[in-house]
Amino acid sequence: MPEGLRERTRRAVRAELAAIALDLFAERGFEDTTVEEIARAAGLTKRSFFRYFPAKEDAVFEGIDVTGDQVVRDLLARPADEAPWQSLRAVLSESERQIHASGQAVAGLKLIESTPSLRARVHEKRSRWRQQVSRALRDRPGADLDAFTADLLTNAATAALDTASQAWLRSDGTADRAALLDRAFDLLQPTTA
Amino acid sequence: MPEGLRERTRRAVRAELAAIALDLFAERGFEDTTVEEIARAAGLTKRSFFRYFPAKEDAVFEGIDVTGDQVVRDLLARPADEAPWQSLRAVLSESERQIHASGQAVAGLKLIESTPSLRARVHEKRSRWRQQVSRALRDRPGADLDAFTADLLTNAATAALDTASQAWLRSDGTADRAALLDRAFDLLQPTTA
DNA sequence: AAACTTGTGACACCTGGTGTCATGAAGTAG
DNA sequence: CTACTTCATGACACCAGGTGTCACAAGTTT
Repeated sequence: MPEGLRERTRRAVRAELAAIALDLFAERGFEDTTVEEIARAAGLTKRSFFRYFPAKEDAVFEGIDVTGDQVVRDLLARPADEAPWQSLRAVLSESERQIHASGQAVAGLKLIESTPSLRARVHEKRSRWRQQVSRALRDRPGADLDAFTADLLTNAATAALDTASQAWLRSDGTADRAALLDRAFDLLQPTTA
Repeated sequence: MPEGLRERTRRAVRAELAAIALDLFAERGFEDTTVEEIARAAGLTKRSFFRYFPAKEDAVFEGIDVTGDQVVRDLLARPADEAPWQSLRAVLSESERQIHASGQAVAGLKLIESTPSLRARVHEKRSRWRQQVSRALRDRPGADLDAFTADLLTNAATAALDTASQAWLRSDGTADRAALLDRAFDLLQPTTA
């Protein structure tokens, strides 16, 4: 049972809905675009939009969403003897690279940065995966971390991420994202490990 | 012209509105309490509630709000030769202490922690003062910081704050907040300064 | 083809939030 | 004390994001 027509159409509709939404947001701004307009532009009803996305904001994160599960999986795949900080660096560098690769995403990132409710959404998602990541750090074979240190490392990693992101935006997207992230991770390297 | 009756009543109503709101939130939860209910419980209209608070969420932050201005002012008052990281530590320790002092605030903190939309609000406020703080760090007499480093220090400081807060909540509010914060700042001390 | 499941439109409804207007009270002259 | 201005309030209408419900039309299975 490979994949029914239903799931395929569902994903297709979902993707198109997101694309249309992003276009409209870019054109008229996030707040000034109603869900009704998006839905009608896609030939659907408002009600149906909400069957594809739980909220208007979620349409923006279609291609950008870095799930906690993904990060955790990558983290557990790192060599067991690697210092936690280096593992975090490697994993987050990779997921950054991945997001940044899809040209579509860059427009999304700028939109997010300039829209308060979207930034809030980012933080919400992030605080969810911070828990998972912190746990994952402690669950690594041979790891000897207390909860406090694991949280601290995780929070510091997101600080590095944020700093790199801010610098990148300040450069209008011209700076080398990977290099910025590396610099942040270097400077912040905790004294523990 | 010391202070008109108008301003006094306004502040009194505002405070009482916040208190009533906090009670109702504690009782029925934030989402399940409508603005209408709060307003009626205070003998006002929904419309009038919004003349005191721009949004439902803001009623929660009455006593807790650490303004960016406050932090900046404290920061500039630190000795000029103190390392930025130490200044941040001192200022944030103090503001933490201040919030924690008011017994009323603790209920608010727990409510915030358990309500997504409130947590989002916190992050929103924080990202606003991070800009200010980062600027303030660079504006200190004799400071020689590039924007990147200033952002990094600021972000790292909030990481420390978050970590201490998480640990404190994990201990059900029994741990020594100041000690936790100190430990976080020690471990995170950046290699630069 | 019949029976079942799932996506859809239509419609009603709730809640947060804003614009507007009339009214009455607080503050200020004369 | 009276007249004039200013401001907070209630009342009402309105918008947008979300959710519940139901009937119907697809897609799916036997």
